[in-house]
Amino acid sequence: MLKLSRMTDYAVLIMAQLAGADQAVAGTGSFANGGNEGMDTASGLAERTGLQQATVAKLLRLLAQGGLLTSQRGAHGGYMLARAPQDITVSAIVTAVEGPIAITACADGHSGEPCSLEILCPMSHGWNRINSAIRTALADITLAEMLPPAPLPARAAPVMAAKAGPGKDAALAAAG
Amino acid sequence: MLKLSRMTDYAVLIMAQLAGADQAVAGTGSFANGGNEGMDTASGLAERTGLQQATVAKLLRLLAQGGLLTSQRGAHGGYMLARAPQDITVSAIVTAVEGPIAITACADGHSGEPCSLEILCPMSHGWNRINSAIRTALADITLAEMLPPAPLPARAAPVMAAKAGPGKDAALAAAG
DNA sequence: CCTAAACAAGACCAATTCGGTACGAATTTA
DNA sequence: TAAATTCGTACCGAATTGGTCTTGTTTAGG
Repeated sequence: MLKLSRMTDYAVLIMAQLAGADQAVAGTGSFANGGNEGMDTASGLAERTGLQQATVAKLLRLLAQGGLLTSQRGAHGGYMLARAPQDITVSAIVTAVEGPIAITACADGHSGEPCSLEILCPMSHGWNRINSAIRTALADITLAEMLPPAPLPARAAPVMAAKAGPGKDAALAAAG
Repeated sequence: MLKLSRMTDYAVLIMAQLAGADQAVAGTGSFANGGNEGMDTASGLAERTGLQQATVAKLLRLLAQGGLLTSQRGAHGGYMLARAPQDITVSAIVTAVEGPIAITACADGHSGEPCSLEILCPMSHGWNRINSAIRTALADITLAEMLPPAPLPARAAPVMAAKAGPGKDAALAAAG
């Protein structure tokens, strides 16, 4: 445990794609939309990451709401990074997708209710120390640092939901 | 999110109780078992923490398997800390209850399977940095540091399942 | 003005995971 | 033998999560 959800993984991947495409714009020059440079559509990103279009769209919206992306509606619309990759922290991405980072329920200032479990409160000052250490760790690394030296593959193995379909769940479960 | 499960919270509380009882042994001298000093039973701990006996028992077994407690079976059996509180890290407790600490699936050396999602692999070196930072944070604080200055209350508010009694039926029966 | 492309928002469903319970077996002491 | 206590596992209900679908809203272009 102590792991963040798969969505966050996807989010970082998508952000990396956005950042990578931004870098590679001079080279490729091929975008889903017309000539809106640096703009990527949900469909295009889904194609390139191998994720489901609807899932990507949901994540993009979340990231835009978190202020990490700017969106342009309408035809020839799309998303682009709101800031340079080195100005986007992993902490910001995690927060945008999963909400505030707090490792325990009873920490970081009980908002409203006294606590879910009062007996745990005596421990809270210890947890708070840990919380801030984790936040620091996540705030200390940026999207730029997450980018691999080589550009991301144009289209990786298709990543579908592990559920539906006649073919059973071969995509995820069969990985091992 | 990014939170650890409630079980881990409970585990730390139980460990603190064990440590606290250990400290207070000279003063009180009252234990559930006969004269087995420093030994606590699951029932006794459940009583003092306000948690359910079965839940406490499960956690104690987990913690013992993780080498944090020593157990003594049979009559007058029980549990006691395997080491001094200042030699037990929060990291060890979390690991015992929740398994290995890794914030993402694709990190910390894929053990066997290549990865759940290959496309995420290019990110793994970044995640590994974050992983180790978090592990450090958790390994850096010990049970002794989690203990509040004042001894824990003998019996806090009863902590039951949040499920509100045996009047519940037929509301969500369709989900079968 | 109408249509197509694209984001916005939220409802909704299915599957997994989690918290908690129950029961039986093994072990130790008296 | 009987009682106390841990050990192990199987199980159930509920909460959370991952993912899909539907219905707007906004913009560009003919």
